[in-house]
Amino acid sequence: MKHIDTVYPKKPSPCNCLNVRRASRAVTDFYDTVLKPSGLTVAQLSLLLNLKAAEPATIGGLAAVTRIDRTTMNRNLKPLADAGLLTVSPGGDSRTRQVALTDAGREAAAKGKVLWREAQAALKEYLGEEDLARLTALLAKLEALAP
Amino acid sequence: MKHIDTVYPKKPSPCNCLNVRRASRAVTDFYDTVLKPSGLTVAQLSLLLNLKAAEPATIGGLAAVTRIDRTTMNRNLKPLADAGLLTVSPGGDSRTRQVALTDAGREAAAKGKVLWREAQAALKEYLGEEDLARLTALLAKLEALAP
DNA sequence: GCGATTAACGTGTATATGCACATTATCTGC
DNA sequence: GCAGATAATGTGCATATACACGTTAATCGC
Repeated sequence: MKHIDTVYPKKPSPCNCLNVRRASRAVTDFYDTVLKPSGLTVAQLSLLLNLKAAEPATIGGLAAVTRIDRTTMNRNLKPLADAGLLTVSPGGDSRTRQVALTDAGREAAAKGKVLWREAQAALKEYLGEEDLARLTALLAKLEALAP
Repeated sequence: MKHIDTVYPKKPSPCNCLNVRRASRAVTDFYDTVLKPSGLTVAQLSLLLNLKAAEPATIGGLAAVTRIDRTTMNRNLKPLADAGLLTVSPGGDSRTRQVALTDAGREAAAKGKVLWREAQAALKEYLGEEDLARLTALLAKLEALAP
């Protein structure tokens, strides 16, 4: 039997949603591959960098700046805490938790950022500056679809 | 304390990857909301419709046409099989499995498609035909990033 | 036709995502 | 200052995603 790609050739999907989802997977894969040596996924690096900028932050606060669901953020913190890159401790307000980077976390974020810049540059080269700007504008508009 | 959105106002992310990921979540959420009455997510509806077009298909074949990882497809079939919308049975080749729609699956897909058309139309209206075409082209190029 | 290769699939593990519901603590109006 | 509203978090459940590894069966080279 021939290779499966020759039997099922790629063709554009009529569904705009699937197109965005597939692009998201592809771009995520691309960034994750570039970031691989850092041991971080692009989602994790983003979390660390956002934390660095917002530190010390609450879980809800981090969720808000990253625009990720609060409960998702809650769980996404776990592997990073387990890896010793951040700490989650009781906040001043007894309802809140304080999330803070560790030294290891700061270091990992710095190393990741170097690789991230490579990925950014590669994507810019790939799309061209103009198309990248158009894409960014369109994505922003799409994001506004969500309430 | 003020509402959290006033403390952490939205601002564009410098990371192209995150922008795509967020847009993906937003558009998925939008489609899923429209599809809600059908009881299907956009990913599930897509699976059913692709299956309808490719029936009878193997798991790998379905994965290829939908451009989803084979093992992901394997697991995504489970809830739909549990809901009685499709069946997974041994294929002619003893290595393969045959995936087929049930009558309930065909019906669910048809109902879902009506709602899906609404979502498609709404998005087209929201972005405008021209921008939608631009977006589609850009997303296709992004998807080509993945090997 | 036999051994090596390849194809198709399943599963363990891990991350990511978000809804519904519950808990606890602060705050607000009176 | 107490009752009700609100805020911040945690958890159960379900889906989606994919890598690494293992299994089984067909295929290919000779």
